[in-house]
Amino acid sequence: MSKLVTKITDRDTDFAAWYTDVVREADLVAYSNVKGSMIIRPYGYAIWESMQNYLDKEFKKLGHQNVQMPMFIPESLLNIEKEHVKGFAPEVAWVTHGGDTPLEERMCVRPTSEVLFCDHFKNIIKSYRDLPILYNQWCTIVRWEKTTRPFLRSREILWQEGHTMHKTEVEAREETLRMLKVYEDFQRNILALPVLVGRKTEKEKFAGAEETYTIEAMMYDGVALQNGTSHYFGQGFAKSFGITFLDEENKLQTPYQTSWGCTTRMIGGVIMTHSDNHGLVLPPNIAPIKVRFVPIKNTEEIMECIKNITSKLPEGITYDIDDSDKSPGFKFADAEVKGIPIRVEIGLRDLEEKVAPLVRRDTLEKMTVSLDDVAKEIENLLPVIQASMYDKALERRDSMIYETEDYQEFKTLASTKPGFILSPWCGSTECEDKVKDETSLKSRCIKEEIEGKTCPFCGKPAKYMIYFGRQY
RNA sequence: CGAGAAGUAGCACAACUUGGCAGUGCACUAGUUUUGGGAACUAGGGGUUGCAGGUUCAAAUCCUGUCUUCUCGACCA
Repeated sequence: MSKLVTKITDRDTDFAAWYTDVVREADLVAYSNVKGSMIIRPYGYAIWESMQNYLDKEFKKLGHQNVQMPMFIPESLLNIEKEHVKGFAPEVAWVTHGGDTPLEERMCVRPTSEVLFCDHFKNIIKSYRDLPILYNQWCTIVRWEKTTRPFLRSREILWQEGHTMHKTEVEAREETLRMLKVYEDFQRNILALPVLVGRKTEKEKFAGAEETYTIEAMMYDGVALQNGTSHYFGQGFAKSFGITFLDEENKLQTPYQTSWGCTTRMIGGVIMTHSDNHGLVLPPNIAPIKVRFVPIKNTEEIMECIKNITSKLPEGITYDIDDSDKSPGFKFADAEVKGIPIRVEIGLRDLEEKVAPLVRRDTLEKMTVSLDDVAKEIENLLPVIQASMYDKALERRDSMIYETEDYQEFKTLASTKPGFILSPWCGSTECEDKVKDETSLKSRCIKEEIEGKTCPFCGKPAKYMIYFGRQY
């Protein structure tokens, strides 16, 4: 009486097709007429709002205020910081006309807002009393990417960018690492992503930054996804823009700056880390709906029973009830494809026996619980699912990190084993370029400083242990 | 941006080779019967065949251009 319909490509057969199938079946995005500019559907946007809510609270706890800056950057403004322009000019979109009239000066659509903030900071920073300035904005930016994929790489990017100014280098460096920690905790504890955290190399750092720190996640297929960055700018931008303040001794000083950001790409990271052939799997802490109740039949007694259970659920455990007239099988599959962490099935048989089956989305394990205990069991189970999803992802991630000090072995690993390679490195861009040319792996982040090892790429003494990998 | 593949209803596809009424399944609407893993029957609705041009009596079908999607590279969060 029922047929099993497989709409999702097998994950191990074709990972790329699997990903787009999951995104489509879970109804997270739709394509628009413009390449790389996606429509985020209500369920996809709810996940983003869930992320936003958490991060926005954390930012505000640490004293940041939200602002909204212009979307357009006049060309002359973009050109002020030389390293910055060099990095972004190749991928900005230009506005050249207002109606039919050509503009005196063309403007780009912001690819990131450093120069807009700096231009504003120049006007509002006068005294040491004005510092620190801790601003953040939620907005979209545009980068004219050549290859696009839903969530992972788009031309219009929904994100958050923090921009701060400080009296001292120490304070600015602290801010850089503080916000990096906010991202790290968020991804570990809320998104259940086992991330690597570290500094980018000179070659890979943000255009215009002194130091770039990164959050690197590994996807199910072993490919890296950069899921957030925090930059220390020193006084580079401030000097280019002429931002100064008078200190306590009435001396003119230049402030120190940071910026940090993360995007809807994290949604792609969650999908590619946790989901399976049944569809999306969401960690409870980020799932917009944590429990779905499935009445096997929409009778009054069953609805009454569900109401009784939900009245006992603590606030914060969001739930919904699938009271559509679809068949039970359809309802089960729908709860699964949407990645809802717990499903509770209730039918007439259960009412008689005073029990209900609870199904975990992450393991698809089914357990039978007494009706009186369902609410409590849900409350207990959600953190268990959260922890177990993290552990499972961590185990897989670790099993795909290889360590070697030999370049031949490095090359063999690069071409045969998906994942990351941890290697000593001398610190030179030449060696990074060589690795890129010969293996097409790029450095992900520096793990730590070391002594007593040799750089396998040039034979000189190594200064760092560093991760290499392919990236989305 | 280079190489390749594809675009026909919301989704998956047929019709294209050899030009001649635009179809099927799922989904959607109404009704009836159902309901413990993607229900059944009946009756319906939905299409400038991605877009623009060309060839032709006639184009989903042939030609040119363009846009979008997917794959592999290069570039990037």
